[in-house]
Amino acid sequence: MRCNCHERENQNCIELVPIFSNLTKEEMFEIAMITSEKSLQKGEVIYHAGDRHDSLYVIHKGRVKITRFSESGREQILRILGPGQFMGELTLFSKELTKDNAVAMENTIMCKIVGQDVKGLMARFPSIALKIVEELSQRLEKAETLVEDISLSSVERRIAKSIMDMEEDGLVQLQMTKGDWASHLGMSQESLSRKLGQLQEEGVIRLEGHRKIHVLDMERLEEIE
Amino acid sequence: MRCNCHERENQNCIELVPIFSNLTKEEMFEIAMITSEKSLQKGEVIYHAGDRHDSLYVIHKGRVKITRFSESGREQILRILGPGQFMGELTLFSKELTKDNAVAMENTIMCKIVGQDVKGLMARFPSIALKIVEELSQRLEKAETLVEDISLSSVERRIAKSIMDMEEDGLVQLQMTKGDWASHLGMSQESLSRKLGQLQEEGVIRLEGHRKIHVLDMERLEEIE
DNA sequence: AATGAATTTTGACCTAGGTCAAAGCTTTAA
DNA sequence: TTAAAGCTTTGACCTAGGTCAAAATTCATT
Repeated sequence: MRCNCHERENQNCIELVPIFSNLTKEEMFEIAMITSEKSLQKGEVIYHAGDRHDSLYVIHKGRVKITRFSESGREQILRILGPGQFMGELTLFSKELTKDNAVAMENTIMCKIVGQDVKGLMARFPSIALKIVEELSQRLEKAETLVEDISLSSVERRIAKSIMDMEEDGLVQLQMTKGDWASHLGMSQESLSRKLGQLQEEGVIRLEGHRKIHVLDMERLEEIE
Repeated sequence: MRCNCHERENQNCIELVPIFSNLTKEEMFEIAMITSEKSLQKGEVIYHAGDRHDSLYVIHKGRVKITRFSESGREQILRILGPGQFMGELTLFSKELTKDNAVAMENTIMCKIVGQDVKGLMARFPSIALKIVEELSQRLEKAETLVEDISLSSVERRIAKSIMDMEEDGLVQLQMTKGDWASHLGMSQESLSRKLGQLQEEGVIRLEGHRKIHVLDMERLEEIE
């Protein structure tokens, strides 16, 4: 066995990631050889707006938020990435500097693949390209739905939709602070807090601690305009 | 020459389109064989939210708007496509029904490629996949910037940015009605009209007819917050 | 179990930008 | 060149949701 521990870990990382899932063990091993692993503490910055970085980062473990800031410092979370998802693909194909900020929301482990290598992989393994197209399509759909929601739906409706989206058996286990949630929904923390309070008053939900929401009346949640 | 006129036209269409630009003449011809051409009158609908369509449409000539609607009927234009750009890629990779509406803004000619064929092409010609990834990345970047703008910038700033974007030698030649422009900027037509009037008052721009804007003071346009 | 830090909630207040409806312009087509 | 059909502008009015700042919870740590 020439394979050392470090390589093994990377290969593990590769195995977990959907974009490589159609490859054989051998091919995965080959990719593992050109990737490097990176660990981040909660709150650590992966990249900033204005940075020039040229790598694709695939999350192995943890969560990362991708954000933009206004002049005045207000934050809009564009998306939240979990295990198996990747970021940084934009700089691979355009000469522009990134406008995004990426920050670890919890302790996180990522695989890093240098841009040029990614293009090579796509050319050699069509299944990788297909997966990337698939992922980008879904992400585009989400981004456009975010535009739609922020532009056309009331604060209350956005909250209701988001709850229905995250709910499992009548319970929402928030994976982030309410501040981050509000930022992702494109509203102020105060508005979110007030509307949640109101929904609780009305018996539609029950709040428990900072990160649990029990859905008591799904019907009414759906009807919110 | 076995090539009939119809085939020629399609091949033309293929030649014009960036995603096929790295192919040889022979390869383009091959693709032309599996595409069909479609003409649309201004205002004609290509697809609706809720439709199940399974084709990629590449625009040869004309312009198409992709929109979403609120319950109350307000429209948000997500993007406007011109020659060389494509739409409909989303349904190729997900089982969900589309949420978008696509409408021709002027008389338009498109090439239509059936979904399954697109996947085959991507597998056989890596350059096509690469181009599609590139296009999707750019589109994603635009969608995310739209989220940022709508969520974090004032109506006035969005207008200023948009003017600077479209301006050429101090002149903006609008390619759409002001109503459509407002819808793309995520604001009401009235707000757009009022702010443009105000900018004209201030000597920053001069409006001419319905579709021309002269930029008189670029500096001040840049400074708008 | 207590302390301190972080996160949320609440109150008071304010304004950007939406809506509706009427009037004014431009463009198109006859 | 005139009418009709779009578009666009303007006025009056209103409210959803933002801000700031203080108080209250909850959570993490000792």
